[in-house]
Amino acid sequence: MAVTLQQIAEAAGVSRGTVDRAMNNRGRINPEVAERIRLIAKKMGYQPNRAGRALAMSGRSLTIGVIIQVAGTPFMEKVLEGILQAKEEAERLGANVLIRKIPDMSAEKVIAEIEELRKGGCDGIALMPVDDRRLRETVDSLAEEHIPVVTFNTDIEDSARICFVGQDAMQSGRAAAGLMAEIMPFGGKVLVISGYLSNHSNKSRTKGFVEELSASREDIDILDVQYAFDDDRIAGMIAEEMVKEYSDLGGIYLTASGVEGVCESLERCGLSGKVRVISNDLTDQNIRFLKEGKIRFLLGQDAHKQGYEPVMLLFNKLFDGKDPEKEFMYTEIVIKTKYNL
Amino acid sequence: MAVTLQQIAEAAGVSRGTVDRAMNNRGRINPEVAERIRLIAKKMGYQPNRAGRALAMSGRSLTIGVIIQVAGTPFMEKVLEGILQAKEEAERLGANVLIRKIPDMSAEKVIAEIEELRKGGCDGIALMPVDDRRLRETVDSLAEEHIPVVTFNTDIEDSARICFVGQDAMQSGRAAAGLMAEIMPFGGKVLVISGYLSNHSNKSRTKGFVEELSASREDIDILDVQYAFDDDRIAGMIAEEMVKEYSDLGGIYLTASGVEGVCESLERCGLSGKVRVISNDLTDQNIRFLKEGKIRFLLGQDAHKQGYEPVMLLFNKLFDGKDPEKEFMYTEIVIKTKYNL
DNA sequence: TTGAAAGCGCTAACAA
DNA sequence: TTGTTAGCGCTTTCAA
Repeated sequence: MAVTLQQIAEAAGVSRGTVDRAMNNRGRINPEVAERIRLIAKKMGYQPNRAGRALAMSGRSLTIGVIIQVAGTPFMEKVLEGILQAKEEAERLGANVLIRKIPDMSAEKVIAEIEELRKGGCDGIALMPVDDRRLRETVDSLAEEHIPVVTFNTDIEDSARICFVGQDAMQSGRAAAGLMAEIMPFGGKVLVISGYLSNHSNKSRTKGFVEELSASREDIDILDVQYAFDDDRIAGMIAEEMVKEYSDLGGIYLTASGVEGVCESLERCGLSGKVRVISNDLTDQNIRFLKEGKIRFLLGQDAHKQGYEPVMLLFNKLFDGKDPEKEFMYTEIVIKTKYNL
Repeated sequence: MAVTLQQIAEAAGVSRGTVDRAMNNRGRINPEVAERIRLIAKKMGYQPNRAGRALAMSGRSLTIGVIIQVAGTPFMEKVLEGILQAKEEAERLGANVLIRKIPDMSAEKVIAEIEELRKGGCDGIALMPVDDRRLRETVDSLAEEHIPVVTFNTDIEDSARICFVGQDAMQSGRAAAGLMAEIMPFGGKVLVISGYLSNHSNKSRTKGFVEELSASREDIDILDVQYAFDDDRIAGMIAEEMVKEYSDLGGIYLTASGVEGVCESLERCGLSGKVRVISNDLTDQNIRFLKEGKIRFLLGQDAHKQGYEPVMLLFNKLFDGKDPEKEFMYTEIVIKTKYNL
């Protein structure tokens, strides 16, 4: 049986309440006594009993807010599942988890939600942000009020959030390059289609891909990086132009959306399955293309973890006072073929 | 706030004790009353409070035994980490988790450990078994005593274990075939080196690989499946023989151990990195070879999950009465290149 | 077949 | 500054 507050109280010749004050730095206690009690507790190997604490604190409102985009993509569904699992676990231990779904992640909307939560007496916030100066300032102001913030999927760099849970985008690009290098014949040409130049994650993936592929396969010619603004039509046009221009185009890497447009163009040109397509994100559509052989490899993220961990990190911080181990919690880079979906 | 037993009791006009008896099928209750109470509870959306239950049950000894091989491989280390995480979670809720490490998994040793645990009043057992008739009988006898058993990593087929947590070996073989198909040139020759013919997992991987590769790449010639008995020397000899015999040998798939022998042979023949090697298991050595480009792809298992889930499945069964959702809990087939280790 | 009550480890309000 | 006590939701024993 584990050591209890009562046992420590007896060993120290004081009351439970005093031990509680010592162990939780609640003040109203003689510092020397507190020190002595903590020493005894340590010697006895005291570990607070979660069930007891949870029970005693139930009714009190340790509230964690989560701001998330509703978009019904399978990725977001999985993120949501992770959030819900964490919510269940945390609520079983007496916490409250409020999930605020908003239709789009404009900085204004997110900030508005944050203010709502702050007014509602929220103790910690997890959010999937956009990189925006005002948002950064809001997060910093939360930190000043000792409301911890965890970002997930997308980070707000150099903000006071206590942790970011998401993918190492640069490494994801490198991994894609490694796969492309495996399947490209000698001297082939490769096209990169990105989303937005301004998007940090797109940029990192592109950089990782280009750097790694140039380094590992000098024989391969990487054509210009094109931007399709997550638009299938534009992506399709780019692909079509390029295959016409370069009849020996052998591979296309997409850092973001636009896969459908690309696949349709290739189909039209009779090159479907011939030009090697590697893409990101485990969307339903991408998975379908993967199954059909139109995409060779799909790089994914651990969506569940991106939902689960932020809530749990906040819970551990608020409930047990435990800080996250690192500022960045990178989720695994998942490689999918049609065989391990 | 969540619904409590007390609230249900009030709603039903009975006492807490009666509600408890109804909800947990403890008997000593009028069946009709019980039914009525359960209905009310369901309507009110009752969810038992874990903290309360844990607290009330603390002191009682819900004990879970885990039998595991000590072998200090990184895989087993991760399995152990998973076990330890589950142990911590379960013990926070008042359970006891006993981990019995044994140096080898001979059926006798495992059975002896099981008997020890059984005598010690263990309430559930997780083990990583060998497929053995006597062991199967032991597991079945445990089931008769209502001691649930979960197998992990390796299964005891057709035994009374309530769940198996591990890999779908056949699918793992198929996934390897898919990768081989991606990187093999037209008309190449592929060699399969397996471990033991009698090993179920080796057999399934081989079957999955051969079936899938023959189906998807009719141009590829799959040479005989050779058995190396997890011996590097034998595996090396096989590889050497084969590259001498077939100068156009393009790929080798290893279902089990022997990678080092194969890589050395290829090195000697000046074919290192040229003959495409795909192998299983994320051992330190394999990872090194992967980094060095001697292995193209490594197929892995979710080791952490294989340790974590068995304990949690038993805990949920014993603590909440919740049975595992399925008889087989397949862990993900992980594809690793040097970029996503 | 049912109700009443003690107690699990902890927190927090109140009393001293 | 310290002690005492009620109570969180549940299980379990004893009494009715």
